[in-house]
Amino acid sequence: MPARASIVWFRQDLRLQDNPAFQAAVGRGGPVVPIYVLDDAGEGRWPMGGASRWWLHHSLESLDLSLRRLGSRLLLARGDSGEILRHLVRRTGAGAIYWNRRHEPSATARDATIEAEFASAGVEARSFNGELLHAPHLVANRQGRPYQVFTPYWRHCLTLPVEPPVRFRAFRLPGPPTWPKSLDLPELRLLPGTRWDSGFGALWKPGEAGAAGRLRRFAAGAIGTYAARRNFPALDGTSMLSPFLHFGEISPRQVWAAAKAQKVDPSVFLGEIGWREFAHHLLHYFPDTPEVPLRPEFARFPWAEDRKGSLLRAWQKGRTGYPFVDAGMRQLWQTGWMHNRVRMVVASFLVKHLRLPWQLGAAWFWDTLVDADLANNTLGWQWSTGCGADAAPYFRIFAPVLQGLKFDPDGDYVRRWVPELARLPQRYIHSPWEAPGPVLAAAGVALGGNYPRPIVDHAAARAAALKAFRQLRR
DNA sequence: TGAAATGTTGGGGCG
DNA sequence: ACGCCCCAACATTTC
Repeated sequence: MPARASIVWFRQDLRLQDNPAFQAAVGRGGPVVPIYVLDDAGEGRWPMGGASRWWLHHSLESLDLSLRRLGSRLLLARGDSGEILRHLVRRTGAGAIYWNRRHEPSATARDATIEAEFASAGVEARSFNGELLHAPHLVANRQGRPYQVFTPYWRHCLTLPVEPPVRFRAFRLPGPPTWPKSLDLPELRLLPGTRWDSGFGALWKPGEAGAAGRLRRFAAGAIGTYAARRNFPALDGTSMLSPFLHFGEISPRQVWAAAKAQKVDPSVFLGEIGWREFAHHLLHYFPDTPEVPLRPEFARFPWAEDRKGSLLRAWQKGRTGYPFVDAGMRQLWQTGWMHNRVRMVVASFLVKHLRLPWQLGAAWFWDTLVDADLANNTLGWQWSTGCGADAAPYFRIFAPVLQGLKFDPDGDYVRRWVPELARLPQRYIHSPWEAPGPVLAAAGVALGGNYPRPIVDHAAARAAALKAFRQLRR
C-alpha cells in the first residue's frame, strides 16, 4: 500500500537544504504537500512589518520555483493556520504533518494546540528544531535558570555539540494525484501599495540560492577580516545574512559548518550567531519582553514629552542633524537593513538623547527591517536602553559625533547615505554645525535648509539622560 | 560593544 | 643648572 501524503508546513524555514521537517516528509516516501500559510492574527501583537512582507513575497516565489523544478509546488493560503491545515489534511488524506518550530511566544502557544489536535485525530504531527543551533528550552545554567549574561551563556553553548547540516538531493518530489486549491502569490498582497521598496531589489536576492551565494562569498572573503572590519559601516565587512537567517533560507547549522571549514578563526563572527541564539533563549524564558522591560524599575522611567511626535519623526526620517545617525536611518529606509554598529548608535540616540521609549524604536525597526526578528529586535532594544539582560549600563551613552569619527573616519558612509553633505570636507562631515559659513556654502549645505541643525544639543541631552537614569536608581 | 572628567607623567620652552 | 609652566599622552575615575 502506498504511503499516505505528508504535509510540510513551511514557516520561517523557507529552504530545502538542512530542513528537518521537509526531510522527514521526504523520508516517509509518499506524496509531499508543501504549504505556506500567512496568518497575521496568529502572530499576536507582531504581524509581519512592511519590509519583511516584501522579503517574504520574493522568498515564497523562490521556494515555489525550487519545488517546481522537482515537479512539486508550494501551496499558499491566508487565514487561521489551524483551520487551513485541518482542511488540507482532510482534502489530501494526509497521514502526517511536519514543521520546524518557531520560538516566538505566539507561535509556540498556537503550535502546541495544533499538534495536540492532530495527534488526537490520528494524524502524525511532529515538529523539529531547524531554526537554532541549540533549542532554547534545553539550555539553562547550573541552577536550572535561564542565563541572563551573554558570555557565560555562550561559553556554555560552545561546549555543546552542533548537528551537521543535512543535505537534500533529489530530481523529483512526489506530489498528490491532484493539487488542492492554492492562492496565487499576488493574492497574499505582500508587496507595498506605494513603492518604497525601489532600492531593495538591487541589494537583496531573497531565497535559498541568494542565501547560499552570500554565505559562500562571505566564507571565502570577509570572514577572514571580520574582527578587524566589522565595525566600519562603509566597508563590506559583515555577512549580511540576517534576513536569510530570519526567514530560514539558510540554517544556523549551515552557517556554522561553513565558518568552521575556513582556515581563519571564526570565533568573533560565530559570537554574533551566538547573540542570535541568546536572543531566542531570552525570549523563550521571558515571553513578555517584546513589550515590557526585563528590569521592572524601567516602568517608571521619565521619558521625554514628544507631543506632536516631531522628535520621533525626525529620527525615523534621518533628519536629526547628526550625520552618522541620519545616515543609518536612511540606509534602513532605503535598503531595509542597517549596519549593526549604526543600529547601536541610532538606538542609543532615540532612547538617551531624545529620551523616547524604546518600544517606539522597536516598532519602527519591526516595520522597516527586512531582517525584523522578534527575539533579536527585543534583545537589541532592551540592551541599548539598559533595561534588559546583559544590558548596557545606564551611563553608556554613545556620542554620535565620536562614533562617526571612530567608525566612519573618512566619512564615506555619511556621504553615501546623506548626499546633501557629500561635498563637505572630512573635518566637518560628522559635525557640519562646526563648519564656517563659507565652507558650508561652498559645499552647498544650508543648515536649517537642506540639512537640519542638531535637534538636540549633545552635551545637554547627555546630562539630562544621566539625570533621568539617576532618578531611576533610587 | 562609552564618554568625559580628572589625575599623572615627562619633555621642552623659557627666565 | 634649576624651577616653573604648558601641554600632549596616557591612565584612572566617574557618570
